[in-house]
Amino acid sequence: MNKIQIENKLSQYGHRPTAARLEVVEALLNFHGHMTADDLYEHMQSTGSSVGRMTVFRTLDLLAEIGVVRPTYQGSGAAHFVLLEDGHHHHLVCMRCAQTVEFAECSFAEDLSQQLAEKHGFKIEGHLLEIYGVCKKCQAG
Amino acid sequence: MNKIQIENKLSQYGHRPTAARLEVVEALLNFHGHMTADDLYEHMQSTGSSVGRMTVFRTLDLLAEIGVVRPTYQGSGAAHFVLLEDGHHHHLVCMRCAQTVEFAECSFAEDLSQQLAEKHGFKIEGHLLEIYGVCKKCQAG
DNA sequence: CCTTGTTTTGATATAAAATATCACCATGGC
DNA sequence: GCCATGGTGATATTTTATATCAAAACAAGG
Repeated sequence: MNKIQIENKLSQYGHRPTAARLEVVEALLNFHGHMTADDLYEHMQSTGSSVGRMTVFRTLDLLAEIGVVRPTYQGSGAAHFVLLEDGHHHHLVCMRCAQTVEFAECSFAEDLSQQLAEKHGFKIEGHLLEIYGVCKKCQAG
Repeated sequence: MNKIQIENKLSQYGHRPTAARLEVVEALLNFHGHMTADDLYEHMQSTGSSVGRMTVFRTLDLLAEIGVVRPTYQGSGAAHFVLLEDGHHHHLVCMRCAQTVEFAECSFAEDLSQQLAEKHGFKIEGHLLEIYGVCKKCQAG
């Protein structure tokens, strides 16, 4: 998902694609990984952006609401945001050191997704699959 | 997963199944849902438990480390813990109001799980599948 | 182009949640 | 019983998230 697509999605949901929001989106796409709101804010500061901390938080909330990112918990007390590239995301998480490996393989049957959607009256937009385990390093230690 | 099994798992990983920890486990199993550490602490207080707040936090962290629970983000700033009944858990989350519906159906192929495990050197212990969408109520509003 | 009403922004203040610290208690091995 | 280690819980501190609000930006209508 690129900047333009996200911009369109914002409009589509009745939110203005303002300069500040697009700066956040841009930084998010550049960062391309898991980050907290403050990580992103500090990164933006370091690149000379004047977007405020609140706006970063609010924009991430907004993006979560329209399904572009999803907050997850990754060890620390702060929410980490992951980009749902095509509506979904999958990763392996080490239960010890919180190291995270992303993978693209998606074994998730869309059939079931739709089935569940109807059963519970939900309009499905995406999913996140987290697999837990212990990484090689922590198995050794 | 019952109290005894969790108790064994604690021992197995070199942690003592102390009275305080077992009280937390008991409360967790009674609560049977999604809750924050403070929710659980307050619930325990209301039932006359004298276990401290720190112990509740630490025990939940410990249980997360051994794969009994998993913290997730559910709208508020606090981590919500879900019980991984048999190592896994699945739920539908509304992107608007954060309402959560659990479901048992598991379409996740264990084959892929093992395949990924080998590829990345992980020892797999479980997974969490979150499906995002908009609930009936929020679609209407 | 100028109002007018609405949305957005960002500084500051506040609240909430997580973590660090530390003295004390409990337990298991010797 | 004594020591080493692990666990507990009160308090203090830090980190993260949210609320507030005046100012700014913007869209729509005249």
